[in-house]
Amino acid sequence: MAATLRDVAELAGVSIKTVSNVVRGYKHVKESTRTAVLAAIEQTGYQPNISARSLRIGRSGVIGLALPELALPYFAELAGAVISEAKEHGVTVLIEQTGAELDAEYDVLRSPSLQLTDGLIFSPLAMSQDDVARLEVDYPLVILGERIFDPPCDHVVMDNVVAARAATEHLIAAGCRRIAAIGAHLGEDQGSAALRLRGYREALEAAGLPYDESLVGYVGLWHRLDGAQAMHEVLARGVAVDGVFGMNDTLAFGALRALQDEGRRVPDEVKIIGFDDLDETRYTAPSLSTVDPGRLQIAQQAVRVLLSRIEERRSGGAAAAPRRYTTPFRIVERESTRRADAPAA
Amino acid sequence: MAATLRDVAELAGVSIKTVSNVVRGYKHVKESTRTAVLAAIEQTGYQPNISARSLRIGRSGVIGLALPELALPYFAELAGAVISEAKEHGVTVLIEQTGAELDAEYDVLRSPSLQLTDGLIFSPLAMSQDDVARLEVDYPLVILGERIFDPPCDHVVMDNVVAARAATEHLIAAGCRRIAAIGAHLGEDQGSAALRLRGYREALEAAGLPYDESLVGYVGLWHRLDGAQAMHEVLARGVAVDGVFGMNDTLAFGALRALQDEGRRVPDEVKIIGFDDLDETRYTAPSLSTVDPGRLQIAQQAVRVLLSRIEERRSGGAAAAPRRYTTPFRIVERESTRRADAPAA
DNA sequence: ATGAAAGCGCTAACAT
DNA sequence: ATGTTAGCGCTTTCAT
Repeated sequence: MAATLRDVAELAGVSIKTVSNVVRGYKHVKESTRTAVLAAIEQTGYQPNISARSLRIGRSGVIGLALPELALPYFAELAGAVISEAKEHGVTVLIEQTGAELDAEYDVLRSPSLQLTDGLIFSPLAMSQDDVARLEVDYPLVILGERIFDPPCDHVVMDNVVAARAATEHLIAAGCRRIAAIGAHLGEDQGSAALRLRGYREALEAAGLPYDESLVGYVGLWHRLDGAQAMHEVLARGVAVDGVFGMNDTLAFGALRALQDEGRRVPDEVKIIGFDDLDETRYTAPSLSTVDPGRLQIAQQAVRVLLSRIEERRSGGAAAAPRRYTTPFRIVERESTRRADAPAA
Repeated sequence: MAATLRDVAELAGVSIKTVSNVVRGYKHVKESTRTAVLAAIEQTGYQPNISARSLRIGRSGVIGLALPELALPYFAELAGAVISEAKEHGVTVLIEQTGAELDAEYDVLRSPSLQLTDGLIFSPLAMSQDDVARLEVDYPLVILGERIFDPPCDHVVMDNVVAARAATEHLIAAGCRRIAAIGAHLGEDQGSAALRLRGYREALEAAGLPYDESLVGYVGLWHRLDGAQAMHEVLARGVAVDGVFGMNDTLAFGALRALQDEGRRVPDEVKIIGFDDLDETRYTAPSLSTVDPGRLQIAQQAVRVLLSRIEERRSGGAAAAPRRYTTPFRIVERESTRRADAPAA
């Protein structure tokens, strides 16, 4: 079986305390002792038992990440960034998928598997402001996204309203006047869909353009198929459309496909912008303009905030008040919103 | 602080053993006792300490999953499937990214974070047959993919040669005679690229078509951009091309884009098939024919095999010999290989 | 600079 | 059916 401190100690002819000191890089160890211990560690192939250490010190070096679904590219890229950032700090990541189900989101907050986790980064999709009380947990928790506004925990967000407004203004600046919004959720007044719709409306208003319900495409989920269907629905209404704001890239890909299927030339007749800056946006035909939501920064910020909370708790300091961190976004212009008179890429 | 067995026991007026029995669903507990204990658990908010349990029983209920990168859609979807399957079995998943770096792949096999893991599912991308000895580890290990052929551990694979051959035969059946292969790795004779190239050659040979080096597009990685560049290179050679076998969907997306950029009509002038059945294949224009590699089945099989190895080890049974599990694939025909005379989708 | 020993919370063998 | 108790491997006082 795996070697323990005791095995190493015996082999090196010292006490387990000394081995422990060497393993943990304690300074005051005689050089000769250290060498002997290191040799014994090498020889036995000793690796510390994380469960035992974790039981003893109350931390495991593992953080949880709860998100809707890894098959959604946005979350896959986010998870990759979280894992990379965690690794920088010597921490590993345990992933839970909630499938965007409300019950699963409740469950994940009390999941027994989180017991061996030092804290959680949580990206809710079904929970809303009403559920804010559920976020009062007794472990460090960082939530992502703007579904909940004053959570009793740290919060890393990108400003959806401002970003959606900027995306819509980008279309307006490109000459669009009849801009469809694809991806709205019926009856929702919180969450990304509602916020991005609000940003869209603000941009229209600021430009003196009317808000026209017949230009809004409602969907269930933000999958490609939903984008395609919603786009077809809007076009079927027979209204004029010369621009499309897709509330995420995946919806926009579907909408782009629908436009092309119906013979609309993009960007000549209709311009379209998405949201997320998925890798894929670079490779569609035409390539998709989008909003870069600063995924990397969100991931880095979330990990750092979580780890500092964990450290704060370890050192027994008084808990600082929950903070909200807003990360920057960026409009990325690609072919799908290029003006006819603009130079090619 | 968090409640322990002792707290619950005290409150319920029983011993910790009884509480433990209730928690673990032991049958022989008096109904009234069980009720009292459950009430005490409810009241204290008791949750078992996984580290302690894990230390005691030697298992944590966590498995590791090591893969190149979550940002690659294939691996994101695979990881999602592994997590879902693991959850079915009450197990959680800790993910490590290797970035397809050889050193990182070596490291992951000895990573300290695996210490709290009961076993590992590993999808190597840089390791080769030469590294087979490194897979002799003292914990349950299941490897995925065909980079290594007779590993000293269980192995879940899809038959790349046969699948690539089937994909190429699909193009041939659709009338293609000048079929480019996009995604070869120079000098590689193991790994997916080499295997898929072999399947491609076998199909040509079986159909009596010549193998023409000028139709092979070499790449560094299997990203979209690589597919586009390789396709441009092949076209630049001025050779006739009426079919393209993309060694994965991502390459095929890039190649598709390149073909369209150069004014080739797909599928009328050139047909193209990819490999992986990413969700995205349904939404490109034209939609992409591909090979469904049975990701879900790979994930399920891998988790089940790993868990049964863990169970085998727990029960102290003699270890059965490592097995190879081959999962089935399926050709998915979409628009990109449709014959002119075939009915539309 | 190093050793002895307590105990983190749990499970399981043994006892009743 | 339930209680007692010995560790699992580690970190950490407290000695020396």
